[in-house]
Amino acid sequence: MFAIGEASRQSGVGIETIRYYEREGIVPKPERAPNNRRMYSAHDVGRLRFLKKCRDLGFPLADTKTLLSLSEGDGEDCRSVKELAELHIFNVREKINELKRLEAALNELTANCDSGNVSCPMLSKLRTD
Amino acid sequence: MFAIGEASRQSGVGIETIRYYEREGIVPKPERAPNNRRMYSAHDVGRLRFLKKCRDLGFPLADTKTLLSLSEGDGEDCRSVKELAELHIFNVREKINELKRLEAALNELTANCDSGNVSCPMLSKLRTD
DNA sequence: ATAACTTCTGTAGTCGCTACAGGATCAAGA
DNA sequence: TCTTGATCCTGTAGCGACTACAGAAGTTAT
Repeated sequence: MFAIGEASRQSGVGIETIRYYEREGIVPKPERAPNNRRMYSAHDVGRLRFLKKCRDLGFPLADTKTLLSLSEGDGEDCRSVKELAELHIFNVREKINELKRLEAALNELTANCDSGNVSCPMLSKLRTD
Repeated sequence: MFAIGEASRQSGVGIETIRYYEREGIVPKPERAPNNRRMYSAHDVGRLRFLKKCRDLGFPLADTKTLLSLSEGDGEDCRSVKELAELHIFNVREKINELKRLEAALNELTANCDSGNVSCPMLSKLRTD
């Protein structure tokens, strides 16, 4: 059994974040030592690692919670997992496209910024209707 | 002079957002009609449109505020504008790259999801150390 | 006169943490 | 044994940029 600091180190999830997950019901309340400190089993730490990986993949916390319960439930519902993941991939692709549009627009706006104009070409473009 | 609803319609900035900008000191406090309602001039509306464009380009609100004062100050500091914009473009590119990494990782994780496995391949990958 | 719309102020919620404050407890060295 | 420093506890507030109310007051249209 590990104290919260050790669980944090082993899982990569910050101490404050672990306590936050507990408050939000993402992870079950851990055992407490007689001195009231949280004690985590290897299984608990594994769960935190699982959460970390999901978050690093960009899944929203709510999805992460769902994935965790799918992972720990009996009979892994692979179809549900796939649906969740594909929706997420879709969202990621949309964000990429939006950012690419942004990048292009910004490039265009700043294109004439070096030509020693009197008034800033980017600002004047931002001011036009 | 326009009431806040009309200013919102003409600028594309939501009513609540306009009031928020005022609270935060992004825009100056507008005149008030005798009935205490905010009244916006065409110039005020133009400023809101400027803000909207900056936000649509993904500039943080703080940068947007800076751009606005650069735009309204005397002597447009084109160099400052350019620096701000290029830093922003850099950040956008970084985000794109991170999302692409995410997308690739997600694609790999879900690749084997259809082969009728007994246990979900994505979940088991998420569980391994 | 009545209904429906708009605006006002002030506050709280969103997401996922992160950073305190103020106190208790523990481990290790002198 | 004492002290120092690390770790832990609870509870609360802050981040960014809005968004969504509640409850009241004023305006416009029928």
